[in-house]
Order: sequence, then C-alpha cells, then structure tokens
Amino acid sequence: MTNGNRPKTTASDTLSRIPRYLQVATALRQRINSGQWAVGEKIATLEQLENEFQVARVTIRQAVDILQQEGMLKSEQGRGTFVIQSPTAARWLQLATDWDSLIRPIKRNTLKHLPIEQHYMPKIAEGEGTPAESYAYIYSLQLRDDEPYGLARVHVAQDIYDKAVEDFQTRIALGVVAELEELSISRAHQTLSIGSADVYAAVHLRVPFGAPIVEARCIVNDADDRVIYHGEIVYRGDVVRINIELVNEDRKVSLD
Amino acid sequence: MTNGNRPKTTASDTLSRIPRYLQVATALRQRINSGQWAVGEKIATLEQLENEFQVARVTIRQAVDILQQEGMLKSEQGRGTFVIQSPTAARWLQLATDWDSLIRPIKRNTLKHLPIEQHYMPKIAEGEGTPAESYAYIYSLQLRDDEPYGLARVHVAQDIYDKAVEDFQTRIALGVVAELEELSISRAHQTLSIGSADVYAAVHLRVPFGAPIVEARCIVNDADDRVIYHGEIVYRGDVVRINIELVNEDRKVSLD
DNA sequence: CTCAATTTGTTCGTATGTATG
DNA sequence: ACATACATACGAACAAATTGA
Repeated sequence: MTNGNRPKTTASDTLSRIPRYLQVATALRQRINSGQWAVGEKIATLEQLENEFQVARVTIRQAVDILQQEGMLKSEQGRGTFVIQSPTAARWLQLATDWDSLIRPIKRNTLKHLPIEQHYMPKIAEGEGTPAESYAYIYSLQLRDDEPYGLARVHVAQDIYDKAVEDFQTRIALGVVAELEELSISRAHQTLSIGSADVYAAVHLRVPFGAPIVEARCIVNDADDRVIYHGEIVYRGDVVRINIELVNEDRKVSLD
Repeated sequence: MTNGNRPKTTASDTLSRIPRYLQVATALRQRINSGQWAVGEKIATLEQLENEFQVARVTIRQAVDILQQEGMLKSEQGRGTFVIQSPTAARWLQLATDWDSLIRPIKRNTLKHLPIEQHYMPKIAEGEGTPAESYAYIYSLQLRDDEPYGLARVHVAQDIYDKAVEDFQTRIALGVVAELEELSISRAHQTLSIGSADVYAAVHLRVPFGAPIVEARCIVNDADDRVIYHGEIVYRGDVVRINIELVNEDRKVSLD
C-alpha cells in the first residue's frame, strides 16, 4: 500500500489524463521554441524540473529523452542538459485582413487535387447572399515549397467555373476568381475559427492528430450579391499568423 | 499471446502516444461541434465506430462516456447514442479587427488577478515604437460569465498606470487605456498566432492540455510613438472567432 | 405477442504503458 | 533497477433494452 503511482490529479479533467511525461515534454519544447532556452544554453537541472512540475525524476527523464530523440536536447552526464537545436525557423502564412493581401500570396502557391469523396452544397446563411443555382466543387491541398499548408473545399458558381475551366483546375480558385475581368465583386468576407486536426486533416497537412488548425470560411459575392465563391479551408495552425492594424496615425480613435 | 493491446502506431509521433480513447473523443466532439451530427440525432453505432477508428469496443465506449459526462451525448440501451447538446451555439469571442470592436466587448468582462511569478520587460521589436522607461505588470485571468477565456500578461507604461491605479487593478487594462481622456493613441496593432495550451494555460483556462489556443500580442502607442500598452494574451481557441470584411460595396477591388 | 435483429451495457482475461518512491 | 499500483487497450462473450416484422 505504498500508494505507488497516484497522480495528484485535481479533477477528472481531460488534462490530467494525458501522460505526465508528454505534458512535461510539451512544456520543454515550448520553452525551446519560444527562445526562453536558447540554442547552446544549459536548461534547468533535473532536480529543478522535478520541483517545478512536481513529478518524479524518472518522468522528467522520459520527457527529456523524447526531446533528445527529436534532436532538440542533449544530456551530458555530470554537466547538464543542453539545447542543441531549435526548429523554430518558422515560415509564417500571413492570413489576410484585406482583399489584396488575400490574393497576392496565393499566386505563388500551388495546389494538388484530391479525389472527391462526397459532393455537397455550401451552407449559406441568411444575409450572406443568394446561392447560385449550381456549383462546381473543388477539393484540394494547397502547397508552398511542396509543403502542404491548407486543405481546401471550394465551391465556385458553375457559370463562373465554366469561364475558365483550365485555370480552375490548375490554380488556386480564389486567384482565378480575382482575375476574371468581366466579374465585379461587391463584397467578400472571411471568418476564422480555431480547431483541432481530425484524422483527415492530420494526414493531409502532415501534422499530428489533434494539432491546432485554423478553419477559414471565405465567401465572395458578385454585383448581384450572388455567392460566386465559397471556400472552407483548413490551415495548419503552426504556420498561420494574423496581423491586424487597429489604429493608424491618420485615423483617430473614437472613445466610447 | 493474444497480442492484446499493441496500438498500431505508425511512428514515434508524440501525438500517437496520446491515449486512443481521447483521440476518438476529440473526433466525436468535432463532429458534434461542426454540426455533422446535429442535436437530437442518433450517431453512428458502436460497431460502426469500432470499424472506422479501428479500436476495440471498450475504447469507443470510453470516448462516448467522456462526452456523456460533458453532457453532449446520451446513450440508451437498445436504441443508440444521441446528441443532446452542442456547445457550439454558445459563446463566440469576436476577436477584433478594429479598435472599436476591440474595446467594446471588453467592458463587460471581468478579471481576476493572479500572483505574479516573475517580472519581465516586454520585448519590443524595431519599428514597434519606443519602449517606456518602466512598466507596471499585470498578470490576470479574463472572465466572462465567470468562465475564463483569456490569460493575460500585460505591461502598461508606469506613468499611465499611475494615473488610474484603481481602475487598472479592477478592470481590463486595455479598456482603461482606451478611456483615459488626456491620452492620444497614434497606433495600435495586434498579431495573432495559433498554439497549444501548456500546463499553466490549460489549468487556468480550463481546457485540456494541448488544446488549441490563440496567442495574441497587442501593442498600443501614444502620440510620441511610445509603447504604452503591451499585452500578451492567451485565448481559449474554442471561443475565438475572427471576422474579416475583405471587400465592401463601396470599395472596389483593384485587380493586380 | 413472439421472434429476431439491432444496439448499448457489462464483464473477463491478458498485455503493456505510465508513474511513484 | 525494482516492486507496486493504476491506466490504457485489446478481443470476446454475454446480458438487457428497443424496434420492427
């Protein structure tokens, strides 16, 4: 009755069900990524980490072992544990806050079509515009430097699609829509929300299951307020960055 | 030698070490949140889920049990398992794309101060403005309806802080800054990125460890381009929604 | 009403993973 | 490294409730 393992769980949280050594490993990984522990630097001793995370020494070691396998840490007996590499060199995907910056980066990116499992009509809510009679459906993976960053389910009004079939088959749809000359766009909006990768998204975007993702829903209307483009795109969370200019010199703030 | 448990892990992924039943629970939760399984509807049978996820019956049950505890599902013997509630309708936290919408919702929300573990100076990059001489540091939990949604590390220029000490101690700092009359704000910007909850964030925001979060960094400058506010706020990912108006009727799109 | 099919609920044995001291 | 305790996961069998023919 030595009360061997009992984790000091505070509750029945989902949190507490995740293995302790993974929690610690994640925490350490974040400190390295965030630069709190720089490359070459010695990290806290096992004893300090024991105290900080309130877990047994062996558990800390398990966590450190994982990061050693990942090539981020290197332990040396008698000296300590050192950061030998940080994979941060992150390449950010700037998510758009205006039309031009939405279109610009798209042009360089490529796409790979995926087999369509199931056709469906876009769900268009009240006030988002009038749906088109029929839509062409495109299911594709968006790539940059051969690295997948987005999984796109796109609907384009059939008549628009027919105007440039080849373009729509080889390029990113939103870019094609933007360039159609005879088309007048009255409005476009985008809603972003945050989620976790399901099995499909994880496989295609090459991220672990449950990894954070951004779900973007983008709607473009023509002059008659008809929804000509409806895109649901899942982005890898780790490449997304959103930059918002709230106030500029020339635009004074209205208080209250 | 019945090969009892061996998970069919494809690799040494960190996330494949996460318990299977939690992975399944996450997948199910997503289907409910996304409306794929509507409220009142019967979900797939245990047997179907067994096949789909390639796990044992008991493992599916564990996942379903979790969602039952969360009040999303209800199983009835002989009938099936039903969605009885979707938390989706709930509570979106509209993240700001302009100053007014940043300030407005803040006013209703409350905050709870947390003990400060460690003081530090905000890291202000080139071009973000000139740092103030000294900052007051506030570490707090942001609440709405007694539900935590954000974990804030905020620095306010000391002289600004001194002008309304009591306000800063009881209300959300950005709201106080916005209302200071003698203050002129020249610019403000916010950068959002996506991450996973570490242990601290998970505990405070009451989300599972590793749950998606939004890391917001908001900087406000006064008329002299001095950084008077620097906030690093971690939001629960599941309450964040960002709405962006890309094009309006009155603003024509410039092609190329 | 009975019967069979469907579906959830329960239990057993076993093997391995996690975590402590 | 060890003894210990509990968690995770499998497969299989059986029990109990519901439904529709």
